[in-house]
Amino acid sequence: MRKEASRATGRPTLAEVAHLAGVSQITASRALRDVPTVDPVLASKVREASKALGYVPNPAARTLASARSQSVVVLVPALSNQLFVETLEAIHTVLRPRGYDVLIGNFHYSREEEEEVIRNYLAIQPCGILLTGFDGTDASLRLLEANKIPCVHMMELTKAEDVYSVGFSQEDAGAAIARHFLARGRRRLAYVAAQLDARVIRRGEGFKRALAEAGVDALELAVPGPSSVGLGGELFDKLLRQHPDVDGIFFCNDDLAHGAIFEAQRQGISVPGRVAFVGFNDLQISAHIVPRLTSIRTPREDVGKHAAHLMLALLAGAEVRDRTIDLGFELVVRESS
Amino acid sequence: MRKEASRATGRPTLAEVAHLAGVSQITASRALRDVPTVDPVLASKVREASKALGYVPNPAARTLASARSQSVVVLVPALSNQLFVETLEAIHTVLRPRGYDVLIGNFHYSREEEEEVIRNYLAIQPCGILLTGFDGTDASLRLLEANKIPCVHMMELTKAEDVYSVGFSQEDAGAAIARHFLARGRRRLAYVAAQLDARVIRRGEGFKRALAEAGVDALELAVPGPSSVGLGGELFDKLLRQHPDVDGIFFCNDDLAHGAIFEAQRQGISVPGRVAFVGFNDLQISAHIVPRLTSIRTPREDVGKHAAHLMLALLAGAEVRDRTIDLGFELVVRESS
DNA sequence: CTGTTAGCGCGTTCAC
DNA sequence: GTGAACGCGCTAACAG
Repeated sequence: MRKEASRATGRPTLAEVAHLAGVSQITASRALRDVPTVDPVLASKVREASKALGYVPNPAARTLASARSQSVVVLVPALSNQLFVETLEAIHTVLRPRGYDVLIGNFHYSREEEEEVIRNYLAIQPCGILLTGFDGTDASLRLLEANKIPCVHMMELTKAEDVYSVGFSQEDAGAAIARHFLARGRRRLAYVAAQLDARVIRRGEGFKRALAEAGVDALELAVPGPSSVGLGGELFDKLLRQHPDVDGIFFCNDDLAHGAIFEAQRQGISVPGRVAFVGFNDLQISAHIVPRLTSIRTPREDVGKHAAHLMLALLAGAEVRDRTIDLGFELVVRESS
Repeated sequence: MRKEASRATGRPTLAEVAHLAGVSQITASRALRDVPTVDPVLASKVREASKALGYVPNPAARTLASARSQSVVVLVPALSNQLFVETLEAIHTVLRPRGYDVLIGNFHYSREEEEEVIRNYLAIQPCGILLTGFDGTDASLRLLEANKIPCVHMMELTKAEDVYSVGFSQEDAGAAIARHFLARGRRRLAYVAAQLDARVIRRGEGFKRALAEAGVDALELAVPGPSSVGLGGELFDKLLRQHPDVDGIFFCNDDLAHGAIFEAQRQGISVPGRVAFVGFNDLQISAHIVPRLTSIRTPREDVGKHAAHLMLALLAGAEVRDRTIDLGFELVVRESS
């Protein structure tokens, strides 16, 4: 009877659901997608039939017919940074249960690679893209616009219209650290940074601006290469040789600060006795290291969660009032400062 | 002319490529998929036409027609553990450029959730699955078998036939640590562990077995919950109260060891003077912490790389001689032991 | 609010 | 070694 079964998936199809429910395929399709213009009675019949058959929609067929997949691409600068992994996981947690596939676009802090990643992922016709920051190439932006793909930017905020963003003010965070140092009576301050992406630069600017407003100059030691614990120690050592009087250092991330703490310990330099340290991101270990590290707790998990929900709203065609979601940050003061 | 363009993607299709190359669609299809039974001359014509048009295959159409997607699912116990992220990244690096989509299946150390994740991902008809470990539920294994999905297991090895695995011997690694302690004259040894998955248990067994062979008993402090830096400090403190004479501790992962190092420092306990520490995985920070942590360097990146290549071979239908790839491990001896 | 028609772009089948 | 025809499972369009 089922002589065609050789090629078929074997799984129940929409046609069978529709047949069982006594409606047409398209009505079944609409009912299962919660299209509002369906008689509630029919809709529930369809849902019952679907359940009875154990129907699972075929995403490939859906994508082919609608020219839009159920995949959301998440563009992150790196996976080596725990930061983005936590955001990614939050996104996953929101999107997967709703039937979306989440695809990682790791662009290794390279905007050219980001553009290439976008171009490649366009083949699967993603239904949405979550981006880190705002500094994609022009070509990237044009690609996304031309393909009418909803975008949500993460980690930073913008005042631009028509742009959806979820994050916090990097500048304000930098400024908060500056004020913290000043309040503690520190005056010989430095910003030590690596992996100089837009956010790292911006938080440094906030730091320096706040200091300048207080009439304090800031030292700066910034290297473009990747950040690491070992590098933190090296940069601290170098800075200390150049400026032995430095009494407060803001490291652009916790990893650098950890390395500096270890280096200080090896050199017998008291933290915060001689020099105070502040990190950024508040990684798990920062609350336990000796001395416990003062840091900015960034809402990376919430960023992912809110960005994902915002994307859901856009995908549903909902009216979004707040295009900008400011999740803030928290200065966690501990022993190191 | 193109009045139907409304629904079409606008992108060039296989039919256009075939037309330009002067062959039938199916020949173009075969040529682009490197099916061997195609005249090399025609094949190159097709490739030229494809390039000329900027043709990009439509994955959804391919999936629908072949009932198999270009997606590989990677099942990991957690993303909070940097370990698996590095493996995942390596897999990504191999598979993405070859046109595969990599989907994360985070099962949060729950085998039931793993089964559910598999069941959910089956809807997209993945062409392959990479698993962490061997202890999936029976139902999981049956699902994968019934759907004829190629599987590669990571992180552990097995002697079972018909099973592909890439990793190293957890037991041998544990045993190596035991021998290291013994060689250093330590005799009052303990295994401290959390997040008791199969691999954590196995490396503990290797540790204890090697000690037993040397006539040494092992203390053990194992808790089922998630691992963390803070927990490492707590467990160390607890163990020390119960057994003040302990002189060597093997922590099932570096995070626990880090926490213990900080706790020891706070209590003024000398490491390795009074008690030696060894961790597992050799995270980046372990080479810098004070004292630098002795640890087992696990080949997690290579595991991902080799697992991905093994999967590629299986997908290509190639003959695979070595179903088991042992990547080994390295005991990195540092100051803490 | 519902149904009919007509594909979406590709790979499988089976002839040649 | 190559091709014609068909169908994968679903949704967009438009009419009713």
